[in-house]
Amino acid sequence: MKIERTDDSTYTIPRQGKMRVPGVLFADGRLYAGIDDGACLEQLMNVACLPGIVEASMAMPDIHWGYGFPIGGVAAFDMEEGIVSPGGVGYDINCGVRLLTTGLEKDEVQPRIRELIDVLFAAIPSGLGSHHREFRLSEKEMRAVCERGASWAVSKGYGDRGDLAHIEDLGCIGGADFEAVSQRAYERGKDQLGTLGSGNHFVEVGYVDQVIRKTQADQLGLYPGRVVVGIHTGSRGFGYQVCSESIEDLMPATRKYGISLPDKQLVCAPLKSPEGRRYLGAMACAANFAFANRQMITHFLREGMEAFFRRSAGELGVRVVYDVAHNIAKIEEHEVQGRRQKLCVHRKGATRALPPGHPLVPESCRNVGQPVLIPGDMGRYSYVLVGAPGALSRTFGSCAHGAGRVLGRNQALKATQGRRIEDELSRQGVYVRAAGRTTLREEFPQAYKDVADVVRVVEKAGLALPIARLKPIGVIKG
DNA sequence: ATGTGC
Repeated sequence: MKIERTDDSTYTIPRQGKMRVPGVLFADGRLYAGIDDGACLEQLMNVACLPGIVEASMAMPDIHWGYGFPIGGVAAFDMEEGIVSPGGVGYDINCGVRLLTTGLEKDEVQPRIRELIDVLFAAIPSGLGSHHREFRLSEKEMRAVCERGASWAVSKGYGDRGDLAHIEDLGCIGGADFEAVSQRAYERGKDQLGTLGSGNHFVEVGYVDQVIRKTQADQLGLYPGRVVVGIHTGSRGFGYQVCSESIEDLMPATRKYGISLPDKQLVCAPLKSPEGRRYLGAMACAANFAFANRQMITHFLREGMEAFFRRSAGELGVRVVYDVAHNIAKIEEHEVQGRRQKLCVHRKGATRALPPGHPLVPESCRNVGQPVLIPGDMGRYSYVLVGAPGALSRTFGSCAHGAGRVLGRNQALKATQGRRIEDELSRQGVYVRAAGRTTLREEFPQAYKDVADVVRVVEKAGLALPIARLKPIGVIKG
């Protein structure tokens, strides 16, 4: 494989073999050296072979191996000639991150963090197969969740109207087709709305540890020492079911439309085909379910905090900074070689990033740019950035989404045999509660890259601008 | 990621 260093934040894999476009990897020397497994770069090249791909197959600095497409991948396809692929979105459709600010200071929360986390752990169902005992969606309600997303939750009293303006696409993407959702997916999802799930999903209570750009941080409500809450989850078993059924559904389509694939996991269908439309319609349902899920969790969090601190909602001031998807395919318009073009942008482990002034950035922060949320690992820190003009000109308005794994789950389990991660984290000032027995070992901090390295690259590449660094004090894991 | 696996 040929790969060239283009500049201080970019590597290029020139067209070779069946590649229709080059591969572009955003990384500097240090990060590139950390990619010891070439398999994810091969996946990057495989994506470049798909019909209708525009400009390049791209990967963010947090790239690692995924199903078919690499995680950290961005690929845009022409609406006429292009395809849509479930592997380009991932199993957890609209997995994403929401960040909340509060009116609380670190000093008043830290001494009581254990009790607070225990209260929140009881309020938010967590872990593999987590569900609600009583709350259950009828089929009619499930349809409404799929078609309306976060606004369904708000209309039922879960949260405030004002939350919606601070969610990507106002918490609802278009094109939802409930007829494309199976009975089995409904059955699996009906009691899972407002649950966390497992693996790398979390609710994290932390504080603003470092302000990097004060004007923008002030405008986002990120003041030094201010308590914040991060929520990372997606569409649970519902999205998983939609994805796995769609892969089955699209298998024959690949051959039917004469698409040759370098890897079976890249199963796809033309965007114009009935099969492609069906996937997009079902995917939108799962994406909207995930927006509603994060909205419900926000509500449970507010309720739990109000009871715990014995303060009113107004006094606590829990506000949504932003909610961004990082596993999704969306129809967007972008400028390609000087011309506006409608594209299907796949972001798999990549967030949207829009620069200051863009009409889709919420009015309250339009002059600073769309908040880009990049969580790190449980022990170190996370970053809040805002989109920069380079994202629109280079990556179809996309940026990195996290630290990226350096150890797979099994490797992490081996590396931590006999260790008590909760005790290690507690000594570092982070109180953790987890539902699963092995989750903390799978997710221990050193299983991930240092997210500061990822942030350095996206800043150098002009994709986003760091605004603040957040540190955790209490974490709920699944 | 996932009621984890043909």
